[in-house]
Amino acid sequence: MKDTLTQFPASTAWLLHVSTDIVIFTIFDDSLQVLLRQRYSETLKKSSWALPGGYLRPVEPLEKCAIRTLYQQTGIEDVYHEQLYTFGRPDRHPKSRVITVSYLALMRSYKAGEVVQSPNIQWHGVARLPALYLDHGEIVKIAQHRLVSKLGYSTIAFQLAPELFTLSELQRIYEIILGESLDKRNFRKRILALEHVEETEQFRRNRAHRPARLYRYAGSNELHYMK
Amino acid sequence: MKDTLTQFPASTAWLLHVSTDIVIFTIFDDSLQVLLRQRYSETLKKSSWALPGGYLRPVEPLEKCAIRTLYQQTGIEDVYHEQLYTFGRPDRHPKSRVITVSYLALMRSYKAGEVVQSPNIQWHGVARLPALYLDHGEIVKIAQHRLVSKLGYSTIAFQLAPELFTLSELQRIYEIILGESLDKRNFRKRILALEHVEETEQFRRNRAHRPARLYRYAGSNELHYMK
DNA sequence: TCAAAAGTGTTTACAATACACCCATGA
DNA sequence: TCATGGGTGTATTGTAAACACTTTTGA
Repeated sequence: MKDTLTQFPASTAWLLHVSTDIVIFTIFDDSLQVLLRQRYSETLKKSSWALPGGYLRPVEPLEKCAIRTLYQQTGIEDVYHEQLYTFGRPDRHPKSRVITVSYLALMRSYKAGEVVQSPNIQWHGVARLPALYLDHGEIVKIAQHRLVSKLGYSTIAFQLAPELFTLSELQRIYEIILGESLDKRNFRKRILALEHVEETEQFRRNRAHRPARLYRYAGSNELHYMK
Repeated sequence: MKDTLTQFPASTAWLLHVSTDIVIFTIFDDSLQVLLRQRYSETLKKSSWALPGGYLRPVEPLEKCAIRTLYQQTGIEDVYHEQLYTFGRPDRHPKSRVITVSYLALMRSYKAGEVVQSPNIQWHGVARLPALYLDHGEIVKIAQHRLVSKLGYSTIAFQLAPELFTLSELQRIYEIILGESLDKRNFRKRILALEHVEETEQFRRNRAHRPARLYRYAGSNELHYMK
């Protein structure tokens, strides 16, 4: 029963890397999209698609690292995010030991177009992703699972909607994430029963049909939980 | 937009420690208990109570590290556990950078007595904990919060019960964790409606009252989720 | 026979679901 | 005037909550 925390034995100073990886989702083209960057691995001698992310700096909170690397690599800032899970299998990286703390982030759909896409930075529909770098495919799956769960008991979906949105647009967000269609009347009832959902006097006029009323979510960027 | 993941720059090889800490709960004395160890900190020049845990070895999965350090420090093995959250504030340790991956574990009540307690290893009621080492108090709070949530939608409580238990004993587990009393009839209805809960033909005879039927949870050590 | 916990059903309230038609608009 | 999505209400079902008395035992 050795007390290992009271010392910093030499055995703990081996080369160890801590990184963050961020799974950032948005919705367009009627599907859930994740932002990936293409990178060339010297070790694997090939390019592959990976999550935005990078190494933790000596004096930097984990969360800051996730946000910083996302910004550096994609220009994205000010998005909702939360810690997801930490991956640390010794063999997850072929060359050295890399522990990665993953984050889930959501980008409002209308901003997704502002992301400067290039051959190396692209949105990908989660339904058919290429093989991803290391265990990044697994990380995306876990993020997607978290998102689906949280739809059921929190206001996380509002983080994907613009400031003003119609209820049909919001419903579409739910349907795409859940992969099933929802009843329009029941959906509206449920959403309008939520706190922080405010009706506005503005309407969206889309083509040839009745204009849709715009709503606002006034719950700031924090999640709220039901019940 | 620098691709930091393709290299291992020298800046990432600074002295960095990764540890695991494990919040292991059990129930006795009508309250939720957490196992703590007392340790003397050279830096702080004082002893304080801390969670079981220690440094990650070069080739060791995170989960193994949590289990190993728990075993080394307390002799406990074979308990339910899950990853909780990763803490990495740069200032959380006064001397060096320590990222800790925390775990939540549960020990069946009847085994809690088998833990060899000493002046340095003791169960503490969560209701009145001493000041804990670093941010361990915060970790315990988050673990407790996770446990309370999971009571509502999973079979996690069975991990605290013995192989054979009465419904009153199980109810008491729920009540202690939730901090509120539950209706006996509704509780029994809810539990008996669960899959994997099996009635046995055995009874527990306790003092002067009707013997209580014993039940078994046949869902192995995995959690099951409701709905 | 008494104290103490085990065991047992029904009613009520609320939430989730199913379901179909009229409205306002631009082309 | 027609095609298109916007907007609305009620009945039904299922689930959660409230609630009190009888049973069995050991002392």
